Amino acid sequence: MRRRTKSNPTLKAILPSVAESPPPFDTAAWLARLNDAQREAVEYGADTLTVPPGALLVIAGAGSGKTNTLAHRVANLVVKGADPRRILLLTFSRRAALEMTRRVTRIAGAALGTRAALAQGLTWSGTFHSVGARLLREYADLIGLAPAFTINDREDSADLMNLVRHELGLSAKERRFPAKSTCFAIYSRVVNTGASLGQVLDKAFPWCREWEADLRMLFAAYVEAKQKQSVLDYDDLLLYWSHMAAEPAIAADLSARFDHVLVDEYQDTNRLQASILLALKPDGRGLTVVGDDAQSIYSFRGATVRNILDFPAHFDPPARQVTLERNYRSTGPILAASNAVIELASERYTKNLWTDKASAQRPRLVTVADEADQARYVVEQVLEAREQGMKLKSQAVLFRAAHHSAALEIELTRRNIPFVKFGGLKFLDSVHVKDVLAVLRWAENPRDRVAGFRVVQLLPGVGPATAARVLDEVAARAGNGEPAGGASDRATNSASNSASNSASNSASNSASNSASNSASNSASDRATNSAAGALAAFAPPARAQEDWHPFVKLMSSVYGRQTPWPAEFEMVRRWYEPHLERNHEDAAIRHADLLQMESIAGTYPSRERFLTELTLDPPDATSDESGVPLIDEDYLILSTIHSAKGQEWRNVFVLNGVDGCMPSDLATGSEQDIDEERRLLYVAMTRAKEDLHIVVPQRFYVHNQTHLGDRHVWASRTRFIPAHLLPLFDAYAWPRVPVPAAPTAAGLAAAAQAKIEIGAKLRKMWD
DNA sequence: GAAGAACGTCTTTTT
DNA sequence: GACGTTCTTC
Repeated sequence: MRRRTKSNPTLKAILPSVAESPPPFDTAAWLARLNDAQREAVEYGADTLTVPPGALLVIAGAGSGKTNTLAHRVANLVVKGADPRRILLLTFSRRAALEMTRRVTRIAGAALGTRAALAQGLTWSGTFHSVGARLLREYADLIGLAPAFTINDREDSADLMNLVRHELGLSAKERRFPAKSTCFAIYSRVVNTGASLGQVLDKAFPWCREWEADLRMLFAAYVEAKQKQSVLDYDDLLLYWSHMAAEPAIAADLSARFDHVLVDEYQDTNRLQASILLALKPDGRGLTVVGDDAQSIYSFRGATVRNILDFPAHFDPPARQVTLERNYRSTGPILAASNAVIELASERYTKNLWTDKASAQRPRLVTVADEADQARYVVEQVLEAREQGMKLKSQAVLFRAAHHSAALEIELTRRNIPFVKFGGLKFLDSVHVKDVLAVLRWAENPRDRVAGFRVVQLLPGVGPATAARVLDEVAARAGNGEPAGGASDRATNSASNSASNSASNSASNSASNSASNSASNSASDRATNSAAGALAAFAPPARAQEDWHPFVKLMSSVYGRQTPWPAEFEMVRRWYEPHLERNHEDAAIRHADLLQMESIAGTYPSRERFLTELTLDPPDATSDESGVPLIDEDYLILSTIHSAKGQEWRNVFVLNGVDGCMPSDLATGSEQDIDEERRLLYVAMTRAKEDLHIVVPQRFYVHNQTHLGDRHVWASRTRFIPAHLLPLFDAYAWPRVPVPAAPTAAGLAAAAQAKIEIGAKLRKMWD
């Protein structure tokens, strides 16, 4: 698996397109292209810019031009004189943020006739997490956080949880303690929902109920460990932000820097995110949220649809509400079927999507024998559509879980059809990538124990016990000569923070400072120097003797920033190469990955930015091994339904429309769970513009579900399309059984003749 | 104390 | 199939 380069093509795309002289634009004309509801959402309060208007909620149905409307609203604000640097635009993913920036730039640029300044201006656009990370670095000193903190992704967080778990002796219980990832999932859910541990266990993790006391202890120690190590996990980015925003001294400053706050995909935000917004804009002035309750599919991450439903009532007067109901995406029959599916939800919020796109083609409900036939059906249909001029890129295959596309991927590779897959396992999860990143993370933050633990054990002859000793030494020195203990460490923390206070404070006032933080931080320099010293002084075990010196040399160099970025990456990679070859059979393939990562590293201005952005926005696409598709190449889209959010294609295939997959049999616990699965199918269906195929394999392969091992199960059509909805679909079986033609006498004679001729030819070969 | 073999357990979706 | 734990050997 290889990843596609993400060297911000979107950013490059903005500049050339704006460089061409835009047609003269007249404001009335570009607003005239919107429908009434859209225009209302765009223009609401635009005349009272000096005093931002009260809160606005836009309920935007699937395909109702939501992104376009939001982009127009932002553009309109700018056109009317709002300062783009004082607009905060929160989106669900990095991809969405780039798209939004691109559109705003184009729309406002066309309206104003100038745009270079604009593209630079909309600087505060990104995900909650990335904006949070930026703000936290700026305010780090004020809230007792080391500005050079590193960010743990999900796996790093689970690893840290694991280290703590072992230290507390929880792994040695006579009954099996929950796995590290489960522990972390529980912790994360508590943080994101604001519920108590007991409630979360009851509701989502009933089988871990007996461990409540131990889990509480574990989480306390986990938090302590993170603080000691200056490490933040994803949830901390929101949690610190939220606490920061609640702190009166900072809150005023924080909310005063943004005149307008706009949030996309509001139905997928959680309690914590809502609290941040309310702290930023307590009276709702300047606040706009956009979303669709029917597309809420992230409750497993703590998202709650109550956020959007209760939004208007938070304010006095209540938020203005605008509903976009006209669908511009799908044909009538696709929309009719989608509406019918979502209408069966037990809790339903009224919204009537309509379209005037007529079509004779109903969505197809295709029954196939098994997953192999499912793959063949998709390939056949995809190729047929392409024959008729539909690019592969305009077609997508969607599925509930990443592994559902396995059979299809094999078939596509066999038939040489290029594809790119979104969602599922990430490039960053592979060991060799994590190894190299761990070196860099440890260099950035020597207290990061998870990173260090991983790095030291790369040396042959060093295992967990030696690694722990090394890290204790490093921690002792980096923590100013004291063994890292909770209270004393917090003290040194705040001491070192006040030392660098003035530097970072002035930095936070200038807009373009993000790279300077860690480099200019004398406290962290001191920490890294002593870490290097600790490594040099350490007496390694005999078996590691030979590799120790090169290792110390490398770490001193990266700690001391002796090699500028991105050359430093190359140095680390070269050091890593022998270890890669020693540990992996397929070193060559993995090596290519590292080279590719090296070229990506070069597109970031600093190590800190590289690490932060890679963690917060991991490359999300993997493609089939050989061809890394170039921007202008054609390829089929494979995507989890979750990753397909906000996108659309002309031709859409939904795999495994069977009970057990949709709904996933892991998610049938409660009525709410089932409704969320229903919304998932709704999201998948409403991605289609012209043609929609829901494929239903009758036999379904299940991996190790029970102790009985792998087996086939007989599946039935998803419960979300009950019999009475069938008339909305074009239901048939594939392959269509051909009526066998009766063999004719002449045909049989010809066949007999052929047999004879072949036999004769074979004999002749040896004449 | 490191490293490898053998065995048992669990397996969604993602910032 | 990945991961964690335990057992065995060096």
